[in-house]
Parts: sequence; C-alpha cells; structure tokens
Amino acid sequence: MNQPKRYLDIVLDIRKMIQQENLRPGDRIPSERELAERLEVGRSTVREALRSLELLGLIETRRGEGTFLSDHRNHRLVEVLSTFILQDNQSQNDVRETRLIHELAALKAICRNDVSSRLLVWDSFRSRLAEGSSFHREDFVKEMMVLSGNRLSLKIWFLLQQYSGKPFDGVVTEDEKEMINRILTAIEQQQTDTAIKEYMAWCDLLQKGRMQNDDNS
Amino acid sequence: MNQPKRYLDIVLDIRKMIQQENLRPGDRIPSERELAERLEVGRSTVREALRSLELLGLIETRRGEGTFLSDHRNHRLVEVLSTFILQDNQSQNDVRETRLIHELAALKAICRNDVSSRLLVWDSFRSRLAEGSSFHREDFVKEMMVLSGNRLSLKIWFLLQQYSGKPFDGVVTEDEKEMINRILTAIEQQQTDTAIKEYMAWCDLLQKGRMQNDDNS
DNA sequence: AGGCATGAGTGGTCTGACCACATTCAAAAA
DNA sequence: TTTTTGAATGTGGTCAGACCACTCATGCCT
Repeated sequence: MNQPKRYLDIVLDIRKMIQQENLRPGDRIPSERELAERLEVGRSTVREALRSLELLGLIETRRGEGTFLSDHRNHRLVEVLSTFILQDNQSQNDVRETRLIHELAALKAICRNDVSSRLLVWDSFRSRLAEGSSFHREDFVKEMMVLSGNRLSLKIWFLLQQYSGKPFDGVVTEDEKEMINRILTAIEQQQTDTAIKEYMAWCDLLQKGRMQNDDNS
Repeated sequence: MNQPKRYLDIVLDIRKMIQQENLRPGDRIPSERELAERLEVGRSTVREALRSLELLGLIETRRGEGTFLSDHRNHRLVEVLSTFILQDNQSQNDVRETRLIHELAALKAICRNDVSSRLLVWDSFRSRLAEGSSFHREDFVKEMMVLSGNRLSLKIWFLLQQYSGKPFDGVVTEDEKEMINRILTAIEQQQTDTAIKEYMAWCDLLQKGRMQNDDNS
C-alpha cells in the first residue's frame, strides 16, 4: 500500500490555510519552520510542497523575508516552466487558442450587457486615444476581461496569458490605436460581430509583429 | 552574485539530461542519490526539483523502484491550478457560464473544421438516434469537446463540468433526441450559428429540468 | 521445482546544522 | 539631539546523515 504522498497533503493544507485566513496576493504566508510545526511534518516536506507551488508561480519566496502569495506580476518563473511543459507546438497553440476563446467570450458578454455601467472605463481609453497618450495593451485587454463580469473566466485568462509568453507586452502603436478605436465603437453600438472581427484583426497584427521579433532575435 | 534557486537549475539539468540521453516516457531516470552526486548538490535539493516535476505530472515516482518519465502530454498543470482557481469561486453561475464558453467554442471549431475525418463519430450518435437506442448526455458533449482538437480546452471543460454538479448527468430523453438531431445536422452543414442556437436551446432545456428536480427534492 | 529469507537499492521523511540575506533596534558616534 | 553602526533575530537555501517502507533479485532451504 502506497500511502498518499505527504507533500501533496501539504499542498492542500496550504491551500486551505490561504482560504481560511483569506490571504490575498502579496500577503505573507507562515514561515517554513512554523508551517512544519503547525502541520506536524518535517521542514523538508514543507519545502517540497512550497517548491512545487513556486514552480507553478503560485507563491514567491524571498530569502531573508519569507514566502508570499504571488501577485501575478512575475512571469519569469512561469516562462521557465512553459518551456518545459509547452514544448510542442500543439500545446502552445492550444494555450493561444484557449486564451482567445475567453477573450472573445468576454467581448460578447460586454456587447450584450448594459452600456451605462462600463462607459466610464472605456472613456478612459477613448480619451487616451484622442489625446495621443499611450497605454499598455495588457491593460486594455485585462479591463475587457474584468468588464465581462465572469471572474472565473478572468482568472483562467490571466493564467493563460502568463503561460503564452506576454502576448500583449508593450504599448500600443499608432496603427493599433486606429483598430482599438474601431473595437470600442463596435462595443458601444453593441455590434458583437464587428467587435469580434476587429478584435481578431488586432490579434493577427500582434501575432505577426511577434513573429518578426522572433526572426530578428 | 550567488544565484539562488538552485533547484530551478536542477529542473533544467534534468530536462537537459532527458534530451541528451534521449529518454522516453516510461523510462527510468537516475536515482535521487545518483543525481545528487552527478550534479554535485544535496539530495534534498534534487528532491525539491523532482517533487515540482511530479506535481506537474511530468515524472512519476514509485517507492522502492525509482523515478520514471511520464508522458509530457499528460501534464497535470490544469488540475493543480484549478484547485487554486476554483477555491473561492462559489459563484456557480461563473462556472456554468465558463463551461458554456468552452462548449460553444468547441462547437465553432468543429463547424469550421473539415467534416470528413470526424464523420464516423457523429454517425455513431446518429445511428443511435435513428434506431431508438439511448446514450448519456455527457458522452455526447465530451465527444464534442474532444473533436474540437483543443486538448487544453478539453481539460478545462472537464474540470468545470465536475465542479458544476453533473450538468449532463443521465441519458437523453425523446425530446432531446430531436434537438440533438438538429445540432448534428447543423454541424454537418457547417451552419455555425444554427448549431450554437440549437445547442443553447438544449442547455436551457436541461437547466429547466434541473431546476424542477431541485424543487422536488 | 517451488517457496522463502535476506540484502541491496530506492523513494519518503525527519533532524540538525550551517550559510546568505533582510529586518529590527539598541548602542555608539556624530 | 540626530545619525550611523552593528549585533541579534528570523527567514529561506542547502547539505549531510539517519531512519523507515517498499521493491526486486539473489540464493538458500524445503
């Protein structure tokens, strides 16, 4: 009889602890020594669980300070991991496709919803487009995901976005501003199909730019 | 100066070792003690790396036997992350919505793809519809997700389906057979919008039946 | 030939000991 | 007084050694 691996229990225990104490990203979790004592296991076992979670990008450890819930801002570790898991093209393509699935669903949801509540946020981007100032692509897409109202979809999207290698890294160019303007217009007029079409056109543009970058490097 | 996170290097070293020695899924990798000696690190450090890979489903350990490579395509990344994503999401509505997002995306993908290769599978359901025999709802939807070709989406869907309380439990009724027939027809004729409309009608029917069940109990 | 005991090898776990680093705070210096 | 210094403390990172539980192969005994 193989008894279940202890470190797996620790993973679940830590998850439960996070839930019970309502810890949020950036918060500190108990030290390894304290966890070992509380859970009545050796420190090495606790470490095996923590290392696993760290490789997943769920926690972040800083020597001399402690262990913290990852605030989802560091994609570094995740990238190392994705080179391991997502080696084959099929997997990479799946991640990209699935991410797009959630984005388009969010777009649909926004177009279907009431306009009034979200007007303020879009106006923020609109004005930035008008006055020529710039913004990060990721901020725009993330706002879109938030406005969809589906928090689960937002969470899944955020992870996929991390694992697909900064697809929206950087600030928008002049050409893109034009496209985003059209997307916003379509959303405001609740023309779902147009919005989706324009959005996919934007994604294609980004994809091409990304491939050119890869060639250069 | 000192690069912390030695176990991360071990992860990469192991990956390199796998590539160099051309190890395939099922093969045995060196023991923890041998790895520690070869890589000139402590055994606990090796173990931290191995536990991380095990949590992801990249390797499999059997006490008394050794550590073996598992098929990288069966990685458990999604499962592990789900325990953290779904932990606080008590919003059953989000789960249902997100599941539907993936189902509709699969439906779209199937309609977009070439029909010929997957005709056999649909014919299986078709004939069962024709000859009056029945089948489980879940089998039908799962086949649909598989045929979408996106394995990641399939994995996410499977988890969501588990978390949303057996939405497709049971066998199809006579009324539903009619609807499924229309769905299949729309798919074969690659009429995406019709297929989606019919599918959502079916889902609505299931939802209503479920609510009635809840009232009875 | 078949069954059984033994030992070597392996992963699973714990302990204790260092190290490197960050923070804190009281003592020393300005 | 204010500023600087440095020792104390707590943290993660690593290592070595020791057991335990388990598997498997060897070879011995019946």
